[in-house]
Order: sequence, then C-alpha cells, then structure tokens
Amino acid sequence: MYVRATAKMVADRAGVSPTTVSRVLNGKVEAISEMTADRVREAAEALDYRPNSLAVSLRKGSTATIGLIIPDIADAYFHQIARAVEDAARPEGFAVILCNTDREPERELFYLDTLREQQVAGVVFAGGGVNDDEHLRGRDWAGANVVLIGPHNLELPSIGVDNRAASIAAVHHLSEQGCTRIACIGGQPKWAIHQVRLEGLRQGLADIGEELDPELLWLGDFGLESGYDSVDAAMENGREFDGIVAFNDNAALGAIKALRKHGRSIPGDVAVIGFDDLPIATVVEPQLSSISFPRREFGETAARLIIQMARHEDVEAPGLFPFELKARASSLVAGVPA
Amino acid sequence: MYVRATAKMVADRAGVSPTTVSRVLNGKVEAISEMTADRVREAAEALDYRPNSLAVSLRKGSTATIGLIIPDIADAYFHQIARAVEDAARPEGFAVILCNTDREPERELFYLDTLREQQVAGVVFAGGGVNDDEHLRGRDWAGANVVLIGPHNLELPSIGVDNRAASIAAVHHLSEQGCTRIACIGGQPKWAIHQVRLEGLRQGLADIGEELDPELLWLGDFGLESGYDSVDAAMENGREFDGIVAFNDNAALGAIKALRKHGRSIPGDVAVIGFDDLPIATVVEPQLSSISFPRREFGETAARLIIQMARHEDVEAPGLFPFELKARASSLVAGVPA
DNA sequence: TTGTATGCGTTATCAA
DNA sequence: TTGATAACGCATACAA
Repeated sequence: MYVRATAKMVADRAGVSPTTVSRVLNGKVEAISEMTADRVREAAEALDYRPNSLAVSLRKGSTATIGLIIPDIADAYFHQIARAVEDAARPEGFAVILCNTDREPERELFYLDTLREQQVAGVVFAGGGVNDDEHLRGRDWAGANVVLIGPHNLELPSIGVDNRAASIAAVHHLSEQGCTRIACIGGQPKWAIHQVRLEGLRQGLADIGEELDPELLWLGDFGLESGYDSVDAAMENGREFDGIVAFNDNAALGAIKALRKHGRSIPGDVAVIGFDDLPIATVVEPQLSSISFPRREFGETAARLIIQMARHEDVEAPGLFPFELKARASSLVAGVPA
Repeated sequence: MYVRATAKMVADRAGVSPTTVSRVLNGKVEAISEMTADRVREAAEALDYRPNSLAVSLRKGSTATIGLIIPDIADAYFHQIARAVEDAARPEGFAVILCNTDREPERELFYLDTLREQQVAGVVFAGGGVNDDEHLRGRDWAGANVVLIGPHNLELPSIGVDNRAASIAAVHHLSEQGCTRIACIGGQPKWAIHQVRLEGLRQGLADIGEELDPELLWLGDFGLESGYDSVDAAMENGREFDGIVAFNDNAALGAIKALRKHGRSIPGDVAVIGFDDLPIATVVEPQLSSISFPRREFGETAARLIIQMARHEDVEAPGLFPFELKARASSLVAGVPA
C-alpha cells in the first residue's frame, strides 16, 4: 500500500520541525540557514513529498480549482472554451472541474452549490442565460468569483461580444448578396443569447426595409437535428425564403442538409450564414459562412480573471471582444473571390 | 461577505454537539431521538449548511473527484468520452477534473502527480499509449485507481475494443468495394493506437493477398490538416491508390478535402474509411464511412469502475467492447443502398 | 534562525 | 442517546 509522505515525516528525516519544512518549501521566510534548507529539500526529495493539497486548501480557505459550467462539452462551441480555460489554468497551478448543464436551471444551481461546497477559487459560467436567469437572481454571489461568458441577465463580470451588432452584420451581409426573404433559426425564447441575436436580426431587417416574417422564425435547441427539422418542415409547408441566419453553426449545418434534401442549391437558391465559426465550417461543402468569436480568448480571459480574483489582485475589466464575419461559399452568391 | 455555516454553528443553534450534527446529517447511527434529529435538520436548513467537502475529504482520506486525462477536449473523439464520464459521475456525487495532455508524456506525468496530490478517487486515462508508455512504466500505481481507455502497454484495468480486428474489417470492406491499392493514414509510430491498428491493417491486406506499400503509409498527428497534407503530398508525388484507411476521422476528412482539390471523386476514384465515427461523419458530403466505437459506454464504464474502486466494492471486469463498421457513401463504390 | 501551539471543519473513538 | 476529545496535514502567530 502506497503511503504519502507528510510534512512531519520530512521534518523527522531532516531533523527539524514541520514548521521549518513548510517554510523552506514555500519560501516564506528568507531567514533560514542554507544548511537547514538543503537538508529539508533533500529529505523532501528523498520521500517524494508533496503537500496534501486538501490540507493546504482547508487551512487557506480556498482551493486552486476553477469550476467550469457549460451546457455541453460535446458541443464544439464549448469545448474550445473549455480547452482555453484549462490551458490558462494549468500554468498557474489551477485545476478545472467540468460541469455540463444542458442548460437546465436545476443543474446550474446544483453545480453552483456543489462548486461552492468544494471551495473552488471561482466559476467560469458559459452559455447560460437561461429562462431570464430567474433561478440565479437574488442569489448571494458574495465571494463567489464568477465570470460569465456570453449574454446573461445578471450583474456579474462577464465577457462577450456585441451579439446584436453581429446579428445585424449577418443580415446586412445576406442583403448585400441579394437576399430579401430572410429566415431565422433561433434557440429558445427564454435564452438570453436568442433574445439579443433576434433583436439584432430584426434591427438588421429594418435597416434594409424588411421585417421578419413570423413564419420564417424557427425556434430550436441549437442542435443539428433541430436546424434540419426546422428547414425540412418549412419546405414541406411551402415557405418561401432565399436566406437563412442560423444563431449557431450546428443549426446551420442541419439547415444545409435539409436544403440539399429538397434539391435547393446553396447559396444560389438559399444563402446560409451561422454563428460560432466552428472548425467544421471550413470542412463541409459548401464551406459555411459564420460569425466568428475569439473563443480561446474568452476562455483564457475568464480563467485569468478568476485567478486574479482568487489572489485578490486588481482585476482587469473584461470588456467586449470583437466578432468577425467570415463570408464563405454558403452565402457568397456570386462565388468565392479568388 | 458571505460566510459558510459550519457544523459547529448548526450544533449551537440546535443546542447539541457537532458530533450529533454529523451523525444526524450522515444518518450514521440509528439511535438518535427523533426530536434531536429534527432540531438538527431544522437548524441545518435554516443556516443553509453544507459540509465543507475539503474537511470531509481530509478526514476521510479521499475526495469525491475523478481525474480525466485526455489528449485534447477539443477533439470530438474525447469530448464525447468526457461527457459520458461526467454524466456517470454526477449522480454519484463525483466531480470531474479535466486534464488535456496533447499526448505529451511530461504532461501526463504532471497530471498523474497533480491528481494524486489532490487525492482524487481515481483517474480515467484515455488516448494515451504514447511512446510505448515508457514514462509510465515502473510507476507506483498502488491505490491509484486508474482505468485506461484505449490501447496501452500498461498492466492496468483498461476498456477498449479489438482495434486489430477493426482495422482488418476496414481493409476487407475496401477490398470488397474493389480497392486493391490501399493507403493508410496513421498516427505516430510510438502510439499504441497506431501500432495495433497498423498491425491489423497489414493483416487485412495479407488476407486479400496484398501488402502495404511503404509509400502508401503516411504518418501524422490525427489532425485534419495532417490528413490533408499527407494526401496532398502523395498526389503531388504521383502515388497511385484507390482506397484509404485513415486511423481517425479527422485525418479522413482532411484526406477527402485534399482528394477533392486534386479532382478525385469519392468513392469512385478513391474510397475512404476512417475510425471513430464522429458526429460530423454524417454531416459531410459524401458521408464518411467509419469504424464506430461506443464512446459513451467507454466513459460511463470507466467512471463506474473508478467509483466502485473508491468505494471498495467488487469491481466488474471491463472487457472488450464491440466495434461497428458504418459503411457510408465515402466507401460504397456502388452507391448507398436505399 | 527555529520550534511550539493552535486551528481550518469534519468524523471516529471512546466514554458517559 | 449524546458529548468530549483527538486526528486528518498543513500554515501561521507567537515564543524562544
């Protein structure tokens, strides 16, 4: 049976007190004789001593752990954020706890509680904004060190982009390509992300003298099947449209699949643009136009903020990140410029 | 400032000792008067008391946490496993710590150490099998509760599939489709996953009276670009082949992209089959044939094994999972059956 | 320059 | 049926 070495064992071996061991290994006090320090380090080495992080955390009142709450790690949008969070946390000695909520409010609450029990240094909360965040309002967030990624209706530090402007840009782009009957594949009305993008969409349409035909607003769950079903149903019902703004790439991909099934050419008959700019966007045929967000920076920044908070350092203001419209074959009616 | 309630605070409020609080809330002893128990529960409720899991773990010597070590959460193959691990852990009260290694041996070691420091209940180690696992041999695994997913050269409980047979099946499939010059997009020679799949490939070729042309064995890093570059280079060099077995879907997708660039039709000129059966496989055009693994079961089973070990329960033998060859348009030369 | 004593919050042992 | 005490491993205030 494997037994971990403790500070006391190191102390005994080095012929000093556990206090001294702690001091040497943490470099707390400069006033330690080199000889003693060497003996301690030697003993620690020999015993392969590692401080029990549980004990350290209990003593210090906080762990070197970041909770990451996302809807679904299996969603390409979030795993890039997750990766970035972990990459930023690792060199700082922080671990990342993975929490998938499927956007279920109870699960969000469950994890918020669980993570607090675990005394995490902070929580990165991405992709929430569910149900107007009712379930999260009025919570006592004191000392919780939460950073949000994406639109929420909460008074907490958050990083994100101007989704409204992004949505407007998408509509203008399709308009420039000659689209006049623009459809929208959204999420759920209660999702903040849906609300703000829809608002932008309506504004964009207004800019070009159009408005959203209620029959061309299709709600879904941001899944590929959901996008497919929306378009499939619309075609079955004889809806007319020449452009689609999908509020995420998964839905856009599903839409393309359905359009193809119904013999529509893309972008000739229907131009399509999504949100997220997932890696697949450049793999599929035609390549998918999309609004791109700096997901890695989202994750890195969020992690960095948490760590700064945990260390009681001055915390930089997150601010708004830029988006980029990647025009590709799926929406370039005149063809892709060489 | 938010202050957590402690067992002592609950005890004071209920007019009992912390010991009693612990007993009531953990249901340890039946011999507790209902009245006392009620008072304790009431006080706990009122104070929103949650046991400090750090203290509990320190006392008990183990946390309710599972370490998940994978090459890259941004890889579609692993995030499904990750999701399954988390789904299996959550209802049992276990949290999951995410660790990305990029298959770097030092990082694998780093995380193994870190996780041990954190007293995790166990470690799910997926996608390793790097460098003949030299760096992991001779380690003291006692009490580490490790479960491996995928091929490794280590004497530890592992779950996986018969990759050799899967590879053979892939070759036989292409052969049935009329392919005679079969190329291979592999990983790195030191990866166990590469070794075993390559062995199967050679066997499959032998079965049909062929053998692997060294010029048709292309090594890479399982990335999309890597698959693209391999095929692109091969075409530039005038290599002749009518079938490709890619050891993962990412590489297969890259290969298809390169084939298309060079004007080759799929599967007419070149039939392609991959491994992993990623969700994208059915989204791209043509749909990608692939060897499918029950990734969710991998993750669920691994998590369950860890939890059983942590609870000192009898541990089921993991065993071998079945694979399935999904024949789709990218390899069905005669077209997809209706 | 180093050691002793104390406490972080919990649970297990023993005694009452 | 309940409580006092000790211990998990560490870091800190204080003493020497």
